[in-house]
Amino acid sequence: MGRAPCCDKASVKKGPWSTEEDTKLKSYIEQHGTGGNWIALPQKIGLKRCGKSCRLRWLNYLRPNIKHGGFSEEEDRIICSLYLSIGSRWSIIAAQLPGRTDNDIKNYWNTRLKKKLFGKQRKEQQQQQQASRRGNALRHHGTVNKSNSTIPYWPQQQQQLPVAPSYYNNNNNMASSDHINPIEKLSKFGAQFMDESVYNNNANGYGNAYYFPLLQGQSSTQMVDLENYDMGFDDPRRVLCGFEFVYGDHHNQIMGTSNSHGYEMGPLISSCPSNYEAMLQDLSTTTQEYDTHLKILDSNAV
DNA sequence: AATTCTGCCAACCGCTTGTCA
DNA sequence: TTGACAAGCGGTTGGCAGAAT
Repeated sequence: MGRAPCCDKASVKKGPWSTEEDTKLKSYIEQHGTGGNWIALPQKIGLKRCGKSCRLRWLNYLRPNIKHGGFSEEEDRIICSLYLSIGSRWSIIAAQLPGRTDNDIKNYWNTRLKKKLFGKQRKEQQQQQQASRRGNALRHHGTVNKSNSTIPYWPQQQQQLPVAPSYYNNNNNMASSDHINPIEKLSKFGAQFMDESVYNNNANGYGNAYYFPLLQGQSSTQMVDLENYDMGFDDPRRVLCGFEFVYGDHHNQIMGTSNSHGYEMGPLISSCPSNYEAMLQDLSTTTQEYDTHLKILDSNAV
């Protein structure tokens, strides 16, 4: 037996919205808000639309300050980085791009950005292959061109990576040899984790920092910083380890390099009383295992 | 000029998650 | 603790417009 429909499909209009419908919905919401009940909204306004449809229309099109099209290079870069880190969680990606909707980003990714990137990656691989063929002769004359330093959106190995375990991934079916679950690992060392929603409710202005496993009872500025342990921002190993990333001043404050908000890593260490060093060692082992994995992939690819 | 193909994107569908009684 | 309901979310679809043949 399927789920009960959210509305009477027979009496509800579907398809593109007319200007009249848009005007009705927009002016009502601007004057009265949604009233916290989308299902009841269309009836109040006299629209023959499903509540879900109204919500979508408002969020994706009518809401103020919505941008359509014309994605900048910077936005491309952010989308790519986040996609690499967290996958197709469009709402989270959209939250990092003011004025963009999850639907817009999803469409943009599926129709253009994906092709653009894969095309770019293929092109670079071809160039590398050509360059390596020419390599000996060029080296012989001391004229190897180092100018092709464009940083790809993601590393060459990205497509070959094993499925990344995620903080959010509830899939418990993975073989234990596939990866080391960071949550289990941290728990082993005595850490407890704050639910993401709890963290969001407690967030005190650090809007970008939604994705961290937090030690229960800690503030948002006392986050765990394991994913950056011996890893660069774009290093896929941090995904393999299952940690999300920190950036900007979060990273600095956590790493203690600038300490701009007056916090250091002390709370983390004291909250993982068993053996912080052992935990880092464990993660180090994970990255070494992954390095080996990459080398095997590389040698197979040759 | 007519037809077919392709890319784009708004909107829908249905599953998951959150909330509340 | 449980069940019902609403909201949130991501995958998919369908129609339109422009390009290609």
